[in-house]
Amino acid sequence: MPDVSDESLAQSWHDLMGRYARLTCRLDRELEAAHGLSSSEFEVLQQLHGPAGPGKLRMTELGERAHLSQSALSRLVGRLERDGLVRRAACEADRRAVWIHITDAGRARYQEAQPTQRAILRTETWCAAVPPPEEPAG
Amino acid sequence: MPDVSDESLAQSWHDLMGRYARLTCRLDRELEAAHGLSSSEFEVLQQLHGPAGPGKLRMTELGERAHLSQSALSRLVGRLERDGLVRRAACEADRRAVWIHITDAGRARYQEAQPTQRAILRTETWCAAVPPPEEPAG
DNA sequence: GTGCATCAAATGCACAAGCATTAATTGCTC
DNA sequence: GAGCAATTAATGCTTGTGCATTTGATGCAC
Repeated sequence: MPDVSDESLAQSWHDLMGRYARLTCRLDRELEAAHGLSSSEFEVLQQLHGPAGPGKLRMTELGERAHLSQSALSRLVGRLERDGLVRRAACEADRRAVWIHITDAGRARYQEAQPTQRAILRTETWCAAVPPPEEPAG
Repeated sequence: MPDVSDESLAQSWHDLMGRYARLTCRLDRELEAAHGLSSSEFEVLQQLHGPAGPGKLRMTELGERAHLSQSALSRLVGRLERDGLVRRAACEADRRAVWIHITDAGRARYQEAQPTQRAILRTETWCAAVPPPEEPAG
């Protein structure tokens, strides 16, 4: 007989799957339609754009920050590079590694897409912390 | 300049992505290795096994409950059927629809896999509600 | 009855992801 | 220095997914 807390945990997980599926689906669809980016690509650009400061990161670090597997990231960066949004550059310190630089076009695309992503996060109910989506003032 | 609450929302979403990625990855790997099921297949069997009572559900209903798209579900059910875990049956009331029945083998597989899944949900930190994973008594 | 919009499910096609492997580089030991 | 395990990233192969389309059934208007 299953533990009660196990069952409520399973329920929480099921709910999380639902929220995640709905949100990712909307993000993928709308970011793709409006800016030609998948949600993963957006996340990668976000990591490069923001906290990194110099706008460059090595593959491994980038993979951890964007929660992507090594092979998924390798191909994703390939696509971003093909589209001119990032650039691969040799790493002098460790020649096995590669620096991924965000390009001007990449920054522009990210800045253009950011409001779209933020708006979806605001208007889709996916997290208890999200305030009621529509609160017509007054 | 971005709204502060937007940024914290983006941070929450990023965290959710991380938790989701880690957990799904572990579930997929361990359920696959131990029971030959992906996490989505497990979820589908769970929906058929549990709340449905009679152990049958129509595709559309099943897709909503398991958070799967129509085409993903169609093929997933195809795989489960090939493996003898579910059975498709004509729906007399609406001949466009299809009943998906869980088979005895399907129930057995689910019951065998459930403890594996529950254990992962318990031991992986993915949600504030999860108690500290390892609490060596005393 | 005919005609037509709607809906359920399956499928062709293109693309993304995971696993396993490979190639190149590094750091460590001797 | 030579030898070797560990690490970084890319890639071949197979599998799963989404989008768009197709097939077949339903319900409604006429």
